[in-house]
Amino acid sequence: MNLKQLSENLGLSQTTVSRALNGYPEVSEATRNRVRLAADQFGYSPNNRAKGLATGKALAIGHVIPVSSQHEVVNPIFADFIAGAGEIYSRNGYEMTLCMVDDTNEENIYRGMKSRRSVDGVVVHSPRMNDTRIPLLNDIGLPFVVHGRATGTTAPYSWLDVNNRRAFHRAAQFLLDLGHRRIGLLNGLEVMDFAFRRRSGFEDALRENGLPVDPDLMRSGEMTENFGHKHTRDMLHLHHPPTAFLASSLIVAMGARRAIEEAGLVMGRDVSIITHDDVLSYLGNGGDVPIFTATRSSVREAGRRLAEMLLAEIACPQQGTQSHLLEAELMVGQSTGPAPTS
Amino acid sequence: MNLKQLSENLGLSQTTVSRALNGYPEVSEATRNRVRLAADQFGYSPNNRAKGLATGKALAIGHVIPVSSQHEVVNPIFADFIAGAGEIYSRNGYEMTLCMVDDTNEENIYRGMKSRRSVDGVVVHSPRMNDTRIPLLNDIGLPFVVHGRATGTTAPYSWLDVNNRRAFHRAAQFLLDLGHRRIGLLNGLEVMDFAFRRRSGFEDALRENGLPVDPDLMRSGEMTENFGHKHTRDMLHLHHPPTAFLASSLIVAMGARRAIEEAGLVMGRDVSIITHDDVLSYLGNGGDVPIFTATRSSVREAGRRLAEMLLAEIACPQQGTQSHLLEAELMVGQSTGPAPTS
DNA sequence: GAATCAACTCAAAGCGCTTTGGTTGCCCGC
DNA sequence: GCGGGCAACCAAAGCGCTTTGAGTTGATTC
Repeated sequence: MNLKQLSENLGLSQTTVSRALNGYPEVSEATRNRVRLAADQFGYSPNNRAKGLATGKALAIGHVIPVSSQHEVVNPIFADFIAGAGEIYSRNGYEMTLCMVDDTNEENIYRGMKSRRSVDGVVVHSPRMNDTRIPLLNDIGLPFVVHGRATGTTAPYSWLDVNNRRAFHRAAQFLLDLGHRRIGLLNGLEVMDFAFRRRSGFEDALRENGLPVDPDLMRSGEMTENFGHKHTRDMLHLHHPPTAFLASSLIVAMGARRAIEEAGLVMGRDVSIITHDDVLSYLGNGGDVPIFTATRSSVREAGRRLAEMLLAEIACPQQGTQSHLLEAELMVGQSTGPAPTS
Repeated sequence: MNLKQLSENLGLSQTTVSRALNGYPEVSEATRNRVRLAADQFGYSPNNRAKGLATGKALAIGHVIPVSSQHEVVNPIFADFIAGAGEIYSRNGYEMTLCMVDDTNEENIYRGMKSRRSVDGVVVHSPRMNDTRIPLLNDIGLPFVVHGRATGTTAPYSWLDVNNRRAFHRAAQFLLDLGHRRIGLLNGLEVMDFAFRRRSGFEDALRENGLPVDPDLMRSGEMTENFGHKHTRDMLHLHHPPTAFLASSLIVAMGARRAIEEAGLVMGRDVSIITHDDVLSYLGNGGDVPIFTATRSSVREAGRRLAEMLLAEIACPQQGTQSHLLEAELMVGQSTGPAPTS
């Protein structure tokens, strides 16, 4: 069923039917209702491609996911983020176009999206420091919002981010207040902007408390369970092992817990852990009392907010850039306790 | 830059330029090269919407992800599956359209996709038993491939699945061979077809060995870490606790391990675990020697295969349904050992 | 009774592409 | 020298929608 058939069925012109369905005022309410009813009845809904062609809008948002051939890790927060964003899109009549792309030709993808008009805007995921995508997109003229920020980028751009620096500063301070003096950091890859910020929040807290910043206690890598396990084990074998750890995700923290237990230690008594918790739906952090003490910020909610920002930007392109900083909440759980007196 | 501008630039007609770029034979090689060069130089790539309109194809595949408002869990295997499928799509010039949809109006979504021609085919995720989506899609006439199967569905349909029944049969037999006589099952939601099959493979193995099927030892639920933890703890508190567990995912197994360690037991010595491992990129199961003994099947590879099947189906709609059964591999790791003699 | 106006409705152009059904010019064989 | 065949190219229609500019009513005013 297309517009032509529908209008013939109704004995109206395509113009009138189109206007009736799109809420234009030059159509009487009686006609509009008649049209709506018929559309419902015949299961008519307009062909998005044609609509896009005619209006010049694509009615779709692109999410470009870099899937590097070297580090094959698909970011696990991705599913939840998308779920949040998707809610907003479908509520506003937008589709979501996903693009898994080898990060070597990411530039071509963006240019292609622009020139073939397949999307009205894009979300930039996992920004790195000095991320080249931002000037590129500004240059191309494709509306975008960044999930995170990119230290070192001078051009203005819209972003939504968690206050990673403050979250890790706060978490470190919490451990320091409990008497911990040697704290291990299990950070994400530090080319990633969020990891850089977390580290700097951590370091600031140490310095403010007159403690040295020990490179041996700061590890960074792909945020897997193995990473958490390996480096926690390593650090626990140091001459002066840390009494607490700061982990960058629940999965890393689970690896850390495994190493702690393997070493015959008890988490929360012998060794404390604080982790960042993205509130992934399949990875609940315990029930009422969290297992891990955590800095917590829902990535799904971030997806929703960011989608709203992007749609607003597309609707009024001249309004200038927007930014939104979410604060993480510190949830005290069972994984932290006073530093052991030895 | 659009086709018209490009052709004017070249002093050729739109027809010729279009044919040159799409590899039609009625164009001389010299002209074709000239056109290709110019297209590259001007960064021309055809507007997908227009192409779709003209050809009647959407050049896009839809993935409909049911995001139920009740159980808010986004399936964690989803990101990796999508990554695999996405590789194939982009290699073939297809886009991927994602649709997060409340499962109450899933039917409307499919009908809408068909009538607005926004996709050429869809992937059906997480099929349940007697899944109504399959007759619906057959009825609508939208090409589709199911990731999994739907017991109880009589109409033919294309699918790709892991041999879940055999995997769990095999895993159970492995534990039985090690002398375990009481085995706990930590299964997914049993309205899901894969969970149903896993359970039946498990039960068959018990029966074949003359063992009773004890409902107390079979738990089913959303596959979270908490689920694994809670039910493992419960079962370990039974009068005759199991000496081994079969878990439905690494995340569940990690919860089980936590419960085992909390109980002061040692995994692989006091209590054995076998889990299914979907080879999620961020959840490696240890290094060379797996931590968990696991039935293993890459969901990313499944995504690739399924995407290929779907594209083939779209290319030749009359070829009939296809199906593909992947066998899981049993990887022996450190989480299994002989049943303790008590 | 003509002119004005508001309230509707419509035909047709145009979005950027593919594809049908040509046309043109050249070469070959009889 | 002429018709047929062929390679190379083109004009125009059409995909399903929106939107512009132009009617067509019927009621109201002078």
